[in-house]
Amino acid sequence: MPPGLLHVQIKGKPNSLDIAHLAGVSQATVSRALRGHASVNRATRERILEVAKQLNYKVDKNASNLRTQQSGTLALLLFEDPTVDESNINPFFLSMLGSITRACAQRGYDLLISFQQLSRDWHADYEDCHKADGLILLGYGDYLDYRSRLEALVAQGTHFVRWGAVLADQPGLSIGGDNDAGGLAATRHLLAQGRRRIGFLGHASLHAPEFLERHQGYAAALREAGLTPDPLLQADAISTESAGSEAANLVLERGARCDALFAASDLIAIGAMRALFARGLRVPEDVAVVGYDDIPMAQSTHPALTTVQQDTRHAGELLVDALLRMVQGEAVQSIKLPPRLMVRQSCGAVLQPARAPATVTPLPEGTRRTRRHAR
Amino acid sequence: MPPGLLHVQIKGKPNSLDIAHLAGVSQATVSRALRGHASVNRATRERILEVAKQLNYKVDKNASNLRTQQSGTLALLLFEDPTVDESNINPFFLSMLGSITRACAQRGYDLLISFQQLSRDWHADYEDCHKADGLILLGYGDYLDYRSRLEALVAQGTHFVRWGAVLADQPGLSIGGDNDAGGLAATRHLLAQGRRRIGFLGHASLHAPEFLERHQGYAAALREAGLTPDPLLQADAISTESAGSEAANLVLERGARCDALFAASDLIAIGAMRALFARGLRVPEDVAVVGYDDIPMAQSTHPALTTVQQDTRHAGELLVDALLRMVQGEAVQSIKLPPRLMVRQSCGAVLQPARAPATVTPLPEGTRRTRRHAR
DNA sequence: GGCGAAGCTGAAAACGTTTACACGCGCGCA
DNA sequence: TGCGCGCGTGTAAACGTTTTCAGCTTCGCC
Repeated sequence: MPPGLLHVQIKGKPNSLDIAHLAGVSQATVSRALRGHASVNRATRERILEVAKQLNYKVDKNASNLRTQQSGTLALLLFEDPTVDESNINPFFLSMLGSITRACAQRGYDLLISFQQLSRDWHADYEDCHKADGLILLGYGDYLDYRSRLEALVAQGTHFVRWGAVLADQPGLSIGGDNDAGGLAATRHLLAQGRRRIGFLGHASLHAPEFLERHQGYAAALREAGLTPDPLLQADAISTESAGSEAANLVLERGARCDALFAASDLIAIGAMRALFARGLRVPEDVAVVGYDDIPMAQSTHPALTTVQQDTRHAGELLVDALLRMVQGEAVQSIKLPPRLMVRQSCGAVLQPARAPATVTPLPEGTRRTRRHAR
Repeated sequence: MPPGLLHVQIKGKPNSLDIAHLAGVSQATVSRALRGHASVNRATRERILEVAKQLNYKVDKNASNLRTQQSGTLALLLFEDPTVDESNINPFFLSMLGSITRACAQRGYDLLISFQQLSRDWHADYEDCHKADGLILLGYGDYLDYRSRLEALVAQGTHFVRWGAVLADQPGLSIGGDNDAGGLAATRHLLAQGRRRIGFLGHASLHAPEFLERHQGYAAALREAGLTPDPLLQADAISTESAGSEAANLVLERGARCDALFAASDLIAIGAMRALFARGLRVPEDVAVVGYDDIPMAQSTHPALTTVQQDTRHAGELLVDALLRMVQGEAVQSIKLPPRLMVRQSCGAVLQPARAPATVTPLPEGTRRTRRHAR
């Protein structure tokens, strides 16, 4: 115990009353001083702060949250496809998680995270019991299954934002990439490389709205070029490598000619590339491949994966800001973020040898990228 | 409002008193019923539960935590090297984060996460203000800088566990991989492939204790083989790709012969491989490479990275269990987890073509692995 | 000198739980 | 009849804040 202070024995953790006694003021004044109320006299405030520091006093958040009826905390609910191996989370969502965590920290909020199976009861949990002021929903959402839950949330007045496809009639607020534009850009790019028999790997149904939108962009690009999507070249897949392998195999076994694959996610693309290699096919010479998300691994695959980047950093900040504004009662709009095509090698594009264009990942000069093509 | 119930108008969120009125009992009984006290009559309990459900009543965690003085929450503090690009977290720690989240959920605890710069004041935050019952510390710890903080935590009686090097005189509890054994296994393996001029990339100082331990294992393996570590073949690096590239370049520019590199982490190894490629060197033919951690990307590099796996899933469970036991006042021991060598292609090992041994990542048969070597 | 205003501070009432304690009731048993 | 004992329930006191309201100085100004 600090020696210079009055002889008051503190049992366990000090509370504001202890500080008050030691500083010779009332407990109310301690509270005011600590929260920076302008009304408390400067000398008094400093004395209080000094005592508080000496005793390592910290305001009890439970008490203060209880009183103020807010928690200074947001909750992140990460929904996983129940079929996915538990131990590996989709890297794209991990990246979102990182940026959300940072955005929260910057704004002085704590972040509670929780992995959810899409199954039960989650909608009630965090805000209702005052553990969080608002919810961030993350995951490839099964739109149909989801919908009733979202409606319940809205009806309850729960504050939440959702990462995912931005659909017109969706309950609540969504922020997501412009998947349509992404699919369009990716497919146009493949067409520009001279590919004509372009497959699509990933669910194209309302159960996976972002994949569906990517497929719509894909189909639109084909039509622009006077082509029609060939059902033989499409196969469903959730966002895992193994699903990607299976989907690619399915397409290849159908026997239809195929000179490119647009995968609805990078994991699918990577799985597909594995399957192509296993059949002795070359990427991009025989089949060009483009993915979606630009997960970190996309830079390290061989050949490096051309993909559609989603700016997770920006997205995280937008999600948090939107949610905080909702919590403060402001009206907020859904947002679509523009995607960005990252051209690497898997699409078969000829890259300028001298200086790579801005959208291409910078690599040390003379790296295997050019080497490979020169061979 | 549900029609069958007494006409009591509820303003905002219902509290236990509202439930009590509607169910015709005292508020205390409501509390007891909801927490499952055996003493409350079965019929009463069911009536209460029914009312609570109808009103979508949820216990206020702030109030209940305040009363019980515990939070049902753990806090995860992730320390980052301040020099690292903000947007990318070391994938190894992301994997730990995932397994810790899951372990918490399974045990009914919530998880608060927070990225910290090793800099200031963190030690006081979460448990002191009752937001969490205990802390999990994660990150390549700068031992020297760290130490005083850990001592302060111990002195304060804060409950915490730490992932990292398990050192004899460390304050508090640590759980970590057996880095010594990992370094030994990796280096022995390279020696068994006939490599003799083996470099080490990564800090070998007390500032990075896990790297230091890996280096010790490395040195021990060399000595076993009658060799001595050559200082020309060692270069410092923090755990990033760019640091790995720089370190590899540094070693190569010194001009000493080098036929293998053992990197203290996978990110370093991947960066080193980039640097090797950029100089026209082949992996593993010219320089074999082995990493550490087995991050997901290690399977997708080209050639696939041989590395030392740390079982993050198990580690996460151990961390959480240890922490919860501490919180409950039990005595807990530090633990070292055995590492596991994952042999892939970057080390130059000759893999059985027919059936891969158990420690090798299973890939679809006929994959590029064998293809490549057959070439 | 009186009066209002301004500047600080203290008393006390919430916030919504959990739980020790007391109480009432019905029953078995002496 | 009286006693003791369970069983179920209610009363009330915490838990540690924040904040309204009121009160006490002190001061400036007419």
